[in-house]
Amino acid sequence: MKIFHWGVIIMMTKEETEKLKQDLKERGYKLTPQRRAILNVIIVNEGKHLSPEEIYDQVKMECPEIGLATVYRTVQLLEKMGILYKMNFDDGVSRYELVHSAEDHQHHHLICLKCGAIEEVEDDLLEVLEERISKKYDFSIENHDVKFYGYCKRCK
Amino acid sequence: MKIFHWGVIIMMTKEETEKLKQDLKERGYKLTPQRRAILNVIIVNEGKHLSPEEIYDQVKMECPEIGLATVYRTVQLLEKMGILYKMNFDDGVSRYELVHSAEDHQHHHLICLKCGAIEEVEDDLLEVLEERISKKYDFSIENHDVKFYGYCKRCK
DNA sequence: ATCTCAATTGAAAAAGGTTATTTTTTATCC
DNA sequence: GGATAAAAAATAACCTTTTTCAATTGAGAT
Ligand SMILES: [Mn+2]
Ligand SMILES: [Mn+2]
Ligand SMILES: [Zn+2]
Ligand SMILES: [Zn+2]
Repeated sequence: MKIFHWGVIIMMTKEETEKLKQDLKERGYKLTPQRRAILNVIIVNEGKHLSPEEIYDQVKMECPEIGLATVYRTVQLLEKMGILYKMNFDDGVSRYELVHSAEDHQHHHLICLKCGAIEEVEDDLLEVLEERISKKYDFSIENHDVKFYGYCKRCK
Repeated sequence: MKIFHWGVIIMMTKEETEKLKQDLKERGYKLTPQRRAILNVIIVNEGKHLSPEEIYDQVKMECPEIGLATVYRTVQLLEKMGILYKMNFDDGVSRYELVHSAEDHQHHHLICLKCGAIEEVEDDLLEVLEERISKKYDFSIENHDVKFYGYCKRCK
Protein backbone atom coordinates (compact mmCIF):
# COMPACT_ATOMS: atom_id res chain seq x y z
CA MET A 1 0.00 0.00 0.00
CA LYS A 2 1.51 3.29 -1.05
CA ILE A 3 0.72 6.61 0.53
CA PHE A 4 2.07 9.75 -1.09
CA HIS A 5 3.27 12.35 1.34
CA TRP A 6 5.60 15.24 0.69
CA GLY A 7 6.25 13.76 -2.73
CA VAL A 8 7.72 10.61 -1.22
CA ILE A 9 6.23 7.16 -1.56
CA ILE A 10 5.76 6.00 1.99
CA MET A 11 5.65 2.29 2.64
CA MET A 12 5.81 2.74 6.35
CA THR A 13 2.48 2.49 8.07
CA LYS A 14 1.11 5.47 9.93
CA GLU A 15 1.93 3.63 13.14
CA GLU A 16 5.55 3.04 12.14
CA THR A 17 5.95 6.66 11.16
CA GLU A 18 4.44 7.79 14.43
CA LYS A 19 6.70 5.46 16.35
CA LEU A 20 9.74 6.85 14.55
CA LYS A 21 8.66 10.40 15.14
CA GLN A 22 8.14 9.57 18.80
CA ASP A 23 11.57 7.94 19.13
CA LEU A 24 13.26 10.89 17.48
CA LYS A 25 11.37 13.42 19.55
CA GLU A 26 12.31 11.69 22.79
CA ARG A 27 15.92 12.35 21.97
CA GLY A 28 15.40 15.88 20.75
CA TYR A 29 15.60 15.02 17.04
CA LYS A 30 13.19 15.90 14.29
CA LEU A 31 11.38 13.77 11.76
CA THR A 32 12.29 15.19 8.38
CA PRO A 33 11.17 14.01 4.94
CA GLN A 34 14.76 12.97 4.22
CA ARG A 35 14.98 10.81 7.33
CA ARG A 36 11.63 9.20 6.63
CA ALA A 37 12.56 8.60 2.99
CA ILE A 38 15.88 7.01 3.97
CA LEU A 39 14.35 4.69 6.53
CA ASN A 40 11.63 3.88 4.06
CA VAL A 41 14.14 2.79 1.42
CA ILE A 42 15.78 0.53 3.98
CA ILE A 43 12.45 -1.01 5.00
CA VAL A 44 11.37 -1.56 1.39
CA ASN A 45 14.72 -3.20 0.63
CA GLU A 46 14.73 -5.42 3.69
CA GLY A 47 17.28 -8.20 3.37
CA LYS A 48 19.36 -6.37 0.76
CA HIS A 49 22.01 -4.85 3.09
CA LEU A 50 22.27 -1.53 1.26
CA SER A 51 25.30 0.76 1.42
CA PRO A 52 24.94 4.52 1.97
CA GLU A 53 25.56 5.10 -1.73
CA GLU A 54 22.90 2.55 -2.70
CA ILE A 55 20.44 4.09 -0.27
CA TYR A 56 21.30 7.46 -1.77
CA ASP A 57 20.57 6.25 -5.30
CA GLN A 58 17.20 4.86 -4.22
CA VAL A 59 16.20 7.89 -2.19
CA LYS A 60 17.15 10.24 -4.99
CA MET A 61 14.40 8.78 -7.14
CA GLU A 62 11.81 10.25 -4.79
CA CYS A 63 13.85 13.02 -3.31
CA PRO A 64 16.35 14.24 -5.95
CA GLU A 65 17.65 17.21 -3.97
CA ILE A 66 19.01 15.04 -1.17
CA GLY A 67 22.74 14.99 -0.45
CA LEU A 68 24.91 11.97 0.18
CA ALA A 69 26.12 13.46 3.46
CA THR A 70 22.55 13.44 4.72
CA VAL A 71 22.33 9.72 4.07
CA TYR A 72 25.53 9.14 6.00
CA ARG A 73 24.32 11.30 8.88
CA THR A 74 20.94 9.61 8.97
CA VAL A 75 22.13 6.01 8.97
CA GLN A 76 24.53 6.93 11.75
CA LEU A 77 21.69 8.46 13.71
CA LEU A 78 19.40 5.49 13.12
CA GLU A 79 22.19 3.16 14.20
CA LYS A 80 22.76 5.14 17.36
CA MET A 81 19.02 4.87 18.04
CA GLY A 82 19.16 1.10 17.70
CA ILE A 83 17.02 1.02 14.55
CA LEU A 84 19.77 0.02 12.15
CA TYR A 85 22.71 -2.28 12.35
CA LYS A 86 25.96 -1.49 10.58
CA MET A 87 27.55 -4.40 8.77
CA ASN A 88 30.83 -5.06 7.05
CA PHE A 89 31.10 -7.62 4.29
CA ASP A 90 34.64 -6.58 3.32
CA ASP A 91 33.60 -5.10 0.01
CA GLY A 92 34.83 -1.61 0.76
CA VAL A 93 31.58 -0.09 1.98
CA SER A 94 29.53 -0.22 5.13
CA ARG A 95 26.08 -1.74 4.83
CA TYR A 96 22.98 -1.36 6.94
CA GLU A 97 20.04 -3.55 7.90
CA LEU A 98 17.12 -3.22 10.25
CA VAL A 99 17.59 -4.40 13.79
CA HIS A 100 14.93 -7.06 14.10
CA SER A 101 14.30 -6.98 17.79
CA ALA A 102 15.87 -4.73 20.34
CA GLU A 103 16.35 -7.75 22.60
CA ASP A 104 17.54 -10.48 20.24
CA HIS A 105 20.92 -10.99 18.70
CA GLN A 106 21.30 -10.23 15.04
CA HIS A 107 20.97 -13.16 12.63
CA HIS A 108 23.93 -14.87 10.94
CA HIS A 109 24.99 -14.49 7.32
CA LEU A 110 26.10 -16.98 4.72
CA ILE A 111 28.39 -15.37 2.17
CA CYS A 112 29.13 -17.15 -1.10
CA LEU A 113 32.80 -16.92 -2.03
CA LYS A 114 31.98 -17.30 -5.72
CA CYS A 115 28.89 -15.24 -6.50
CA GLY A 116 28.84 -13.02 -3.42
CA ALA A 117 25.24 -13.83 -2.56
CA ILE A 118 24.32 -13.16 1.03
CA GLU A 119 21.79 -15.40 2.74
CA GLU A 120 20.39 -14.92 6.19
CA VAL A 121 20.25 -17.57 8.91
CA GLU A 122 17.64 -17.05 11.53
CA ASP A 123 18.63 -20.01 13.68
CA ASP A 124 20.88 -18.80 16.40
CA LEU A 125 22.15 -21.96 18.10
CA LEU A 126 24.97 -20.18 19.83
CA GLU A 127 23.55 -20.40 23.33
CA VAL A 128 25.77 -23.31 24.32
CA LEU A 129 28.89 -21.67 22.95
CA GLU A 130 28.08 -18.30 24.48
CA GLU A 131 27.33 -19.85 27.85
CA ARG A 132 30.68 -21.60 27.78
CA ILE A 133 32.59 -18.49 26.72
CA SER A 134 30.91 -16.35 29.37
CA LYS A 135 32.10 -18.75 32.04
CA LYS A 136 35.54 -19.63 30.74
CA TYR A 137 36.62 -16.12 29.80
CA ASP A 138 34.52 -14.18 32.31
CA PHE A 139 33.16 -12.12 29.43
CA SER A 140 29.53 -10.97 29.32
CA ILE A 141 28.30 -11.25 25.75
CA GLU A 142 25.99 -8.52 24.48
CA ASN A 143 25.84 -9.42 20.83
CA HIS A 144 27.63 -11.36 18.13
CA ASP A 145 28.60 -11.05 14.51
CA VAL A 146 28.72 -14.39 12.75
CA LYS A 147 29.58 -14.88 9.10
CA PHE A 148 30.02 -18.16 7.30
CA TYR A 149 32.01 -18.14 4.07
CA GLY A 150 31.51 -20.91 1.56
CA TYR A 151 29.63 -21.90 -1.56
CA CYS A 152 25.91 -21.52 -2.06
CA LYS A 153 23.74 -24.16 -3.65
CA ARG A 154 24.14 -22.62 -7.09
CA CYS A 155 27.93 -22.34 -6.91
CA LYS A 156 29.13 -25.48 -5.20
CA MET B 1 66.87 -16.71 19.87
CA LYS B 2 67.83 -13.77 17.69
CA ILE B 3 69.87 -14.00 14.54
CA PHE B 4 71.11 -10.81 12.92
CA HIS B 5 70.97 -10.79 9.16
CA TRP B 6 71.01 -7.86 6.76
CA GLY B 7 70.74 -5.59 9.78
CA VAL B 8 67.36 -7.00 10.67
CA ILE B 9 66.59 -8.94 13.80
CA ILE B 10 65.22 -12.19 12.52
CA MET B 11 63.00 -14.17 14.84
CA MET B 12 62.07 -16.61 12.14
CA THR B 13 64.06 -19.81 12.15
CA LYS B 14 66.21 -20.74 9.18
CA GLU B 15 63.61 -23.35 8.31
CA GLU B 16 60.76 -20.85 8.38
CA THR B 17 62.71 -18.48 6.20
CA GLU B 18 63.50 -21.25 3.73
CA LYS B 19 59.86 -22.31 3.67
CA LEU B 20 58.80 -18.75 2.93
CA LYS B 21 61.40 -18.38 0.20
CA GLN B 22 60.23 -21.63 -1.31
CA ASP B 23 56.57 -20.63 -1.21
CA LEU B 24 57.36 -17.30 -2.84
CA LYS B 25 59.58 -18.84 -5.47
CA GLU B 26 56.93 -21.33 -6.46
CA ARG B 27 54.72 -18.45 -7.42
CA GLY B 28 57.41 -16.42 -9.12
CA TYR B 29 57.95 -14.01 -6.25
CA LYS B 30 61.15 -13.04 -4.52
CA LEU B 31 62.10 -13.05 -0.86
CA THR B 32 63.26 -9.53 -0.15
CA PRO B 33 64.56 -8.08 3.13
CA GLN B 34 61.40 -5.98 3.33
CA ARG B 35 59.13 -8.97 3.03
CA ARG B 36 61.09 -10.93 5.58
CA ALA B 37 61.12 -7.99 7.99
CA ILE B 38 57.37 -7.49 7.64
CA LEU B 39 56.51 -11.12 8.25
CA ASN B 40 58.93 -11.13 11.12
CA VAL B 41 57.18 -8.20 12.81
CA ILE B 42 53.88 -10.03 12.48
CA ILE B 43 55.32 -13.22 13.97
CA VAL B 44 56.96 -11.38 16.86
CA ASN B 45 53.67 -9.58 17.57
CA GLU B 46 51.51 -12.68 17.41
CA GLY B 47 48.09 -12.06 18.94
CA LYS B 48 48.27 -8.29 18.53
CA HIS B 49 46.31 -7.94 15.27
CA LEU B 50 48.50 -5.19 13.81
CA SER B 51 47.34 -2.74 11.16
CA PRO B 52 49.53 -1.90 8.13
CA GLU B 53 50.50 1.38 9.76
CA GLU B 54 51.45 -0.37 13.00
CA ILE B 55 53.47 -2.94 11.08
CA TYR B 56 55.12 -0.07 9.24
CA ASP B 57 56.12 1.65 12.47
CA GLN B 58 57.65 -1.56 13.80
CA VAL B 59 59.45 -2.45 10.59
CA LYS B 60 60.88 1.04 10.25
CA MET B 61 62.89 0.52 13.41
CA GLU B 62 64.97 -2.10 11.62
CA CYS B 63 64.45 -0.98 8.07
CA PRO B 64 64.00 2.81 8.07
CA GLU B 65 63.93 3.28 4.28
CA ILE B 66 60.84 1.13 3.85
CA GLY B 67 57.69 2.68 2.42
CA LEU B 68 54.14 2.23 3.67
CA ALA B 69 53.02 1.07 0.24
CA THR B 70 55.42 -1.85 0.50
CA VAL B 71 53.76 -2.91 3.73
CA TYR B 72 50.34 -2.78 2.08
CA ARG B 73 51.61 -4.72 -0.93
CA THR B 74 53.30 -7.33 1.23
CA VAL B 75 50.42 -8.07 3.58
CA GLN B 76 48.18 -8.44 0.52
CA LEU B 77 50.65 -10.87 -0.98
CA LEU B 78 50.99 -12.86 2.23
CA GLU B 79 47.22 -13.00 2.51
CA LYS B 80 46.91 -14.27 -1.04
CA MET B 81 49.46 -16.95 -0.18
CA GLY B 82 47.40 -18.07 2.80
CA ILE B 83 49.97 -16.96 5.37
CA LEU B 84 48.00 -14.04 6.78
CA TYR B 85 44.37 -13.43 7.55
CA LYS B 86 42.83 -10.00 7.08
CA MET B 87 40.51 -8.90 9.84
CA ASN B 88 38.10 -6.09 10.40
CA PHE B 89 37.32 -4.85 13.89
CA ASP B 90 35.43 -1.77 12.67
CA ASP B 91 38.05 0.64 13.90
CA GLY B 92 38.82 2.13 10.51
CA VAL B 93 41.81 0.00 9.61
CA SER B 94 42.39 -3.52 8.40
CA ARG B 95 44.32 -5.79 10.71
CA TYR B 96 46.30 -8.94 10.05
CA GLU B 97 47.10 -12.11 11.92
CA LEU B 98 48.86 -15.35 11.13
CA VAL B 99 46.76 -18.15 9.74
CA HIS B 100 47.27 -20.87 12.30
CA SER B 101 46.67 -23.93 10.21
CA ALA B 102 45.83 -24.08 6.55
CA GLU B 103 43.13 -26.62 7.36
CA ASP B 104 41.49 -25.24 10.48
CA HIS B 105 39.03 -22.45 10.82
CA GLN B 106 40.25 -19.22 12.29
CA HIS B 107 39.62 -18.70 16.01
CA HIS B 108 36.88 -16.48 17.42
CA HIS B 109 37.33 -13.04 18.99
CA LEU B 110 35.88 -11.41 22.06
CA ILE B 111 35.73 -7.64 21.70
CA CYS B 112 35.16 -5.47 24.75
CA LEU B 113 32.69 -2.67 24.05
CA LYS B 114 34.24 -0.51 26.75
CA CYS B 115 38.01 -0.84 26.61
CA GLY B 116 38.35 -2.34 23.14
CA ALA B 117 40.46 -5.26 24.28
CA ILE B 118 40.47 -8.22 21.93
CA GLU B 119 40.70 -11.71 23.34
CA GLU B 120 41.03 -14.90 21.34
CA VAL B 121 38.88 -17.98 21.78
CA GLU B 122 40.41 -21.18 20.58
CA ASP B 123 37.36 -23.33 21.25
CA ASP B 124 35.45 -23.69 18.06
CA LEU B 125 32.24 -25.45 19.05
CA LEU B 126 30.49 -24.52 15.85
CA GLU B 127 30.42 -28.00 14.37
CA VAL B 128 26.79 -28.62 15.27
CA LEU B 129 25.66 -25.27 13.93
CA GLU B 130 27.70 -25.61 10.75
CA GLU B 131 26.41 -29.10 10.13
CA ARG B 132 22.87 -27.88 10.48
CA ILE B 133 23.38 -24.88 8.22
CA SER B 134 25.06 -26.99 5.55
CA LYS B 135 22.03 -29.25 5.40
CA LYS B 136 19.26 -26.70 5.81
CA TYR B 137 20.62 -24.10 3.41
CA ASP B 138 22.57 -26.41 1.09
CA PHE B 139 25.63 -24.25 1.69
CA SER B 140 29.14 -25.71 2.00
CA ILE B 141 31.02 -23.81 4.68
CA GLU B 142 34.71 -23.11 4.09
CA ASN B 143 35.40 -20.77 6.96
CA HIS B 144 33.75 -18.50 9.47
CA ASP B 145 34.24 -15.13 11.08
CA VAL B 146 32.83 -15.00 14.60
CA LYS B 147 32.99 -11.99 16.88
CA PHE B 148 31.38 -11.63 20.28
CA TYR B 149 30.80 -8.13 21.57
CA GLY B 150 30.43 -7.56 25.28
CA TYR B 151 32.30 -6.62 28.42
CA CYS B 152 35.56 -8.15 29.54
CA LYS B 153 36.27 -9.16 33.11
CA ARG B 154 37.85 -5.79 33.88
CA CYS B 155 34.99 -3.73 32.45
CA LYS B 156 31.83 -5.54 33.43
C1' DA C 1 82.32 -10.92 -11.91
C1' DT C 2 79.19 -8.92 -15.12
C1' DC C 3 74.98 -8.78 -17.70
C1' DT C 4 70.07 -9.05 -18.41
C1' DC C 5 65.46 -8.69 -17.30
C1' DA C 6 61.57 -9.10 -14.66
C1' DA C 7 60.17 -8.25 -10.01
C1' DT C 8 60.17 -5.01 -6.39
C1' DT C 9 60.74 -0.80 -4.23
C1' DG C 10 59.94 4.25 -2.40
C1' DA C 11 57.87 8.52 -3.25
C1' DA C 12 54.26 10.90 -4.67
C1' DA C 13 49.85 11.29 -6.48
C1' DA C 14 45.25 9.50 -6.88
C1' DA C 15 41.39 7.13 -5.42
C1' DG C 16 37.54 6.00 -2.57
C1' DG C 17 34.73 6.13 1.26
C1' DT C 18 33.48 8.80 5.17
C1' DT C 19 33.32 12.90 8.13
C1' DA C 20 33.55 17.88 9.26
C1' DT C 21 32.49 22.71 8.26
C1' DT C 22 29.85 26.46 6.73
C1' DT C 23 25.84 28.62 5.20
C1' DT C 24 21.05 28.19 4.20
C1' DT C 25 16.72 26.02 5.00
C1' DT C 26 13.28 23.80 7.73
C1' DA C 27 10.55 21.84 11.67
C1' DT C 28 8.60 22.77 15.91
C1' DC C 29 6.66 25.41 19.45
C1' DC C 30 4.67 29.60 21.10
C1' DG D 1 3.08 34.21 11.67
C1' DG D 2 7.65 34.66 14.15
C1' DA D 3 11.47 32.92 17.02
C1' DT D 4 14.72 29.37 17.76
C1' DA D 5 17.22 25.35 17.36
C1' DA D 6 17.93 21.36 14.45
C1' DA D 7 18.93 19.66 10.01
C1' DA D 8 19.94 20.20 5.23
C1' DA D 9 22.97 21.06 1.06
C1' DA D 10 27.27 21.97 -0.67
C1' DT D 11 31.78 21.81 -0.26
C1' DA D 12 36.05 20.88 1.64
C1' DA D 13 38.74 18.00 4.48
C1' DC D 14 40.10 13.64 6.10
C1' DC D 15 42.09 9.03 6.28
C1' DT D 16 43.11 4.66 4.62
C1' DT D 17 44.34 2.21 0.66
C1' DT D 18 45.75 1.80 -4.21
C1' DT D 19 48.08 3.21 -8.29
C1' DT D 20 51.70 5.19 -10.96
C1' DC D 21 56.32 5.58 -12.31
C1' DA D 22 61.16 5.99 -12.30
C1' DA D 23 64.89 3.75 -9.97
C1' DT D 24 66.69 -0.29 -7.70
C1' DT D 25 67.19 -4.95 -6.78
C1' DG D 26 67.53 -10.10 -7.00
C1' DA D 27 68.33 -14.33 -9.44
C1' DG D 28 69.84 -16.70 -13.07
C1' DA D 29 72.60 -16.71 -17.38
C1' DT D 30 76.74 -15.46 -19.55
MN1 LIG E 1 21.06 -9.59 7.27
MN1 LIG F 1 43.13 -13.37 16.52
ZN1 LIG G 1 27.07 -18.46 -4.95
ZN1 LIG H 1 37.16 -4.22 28.61
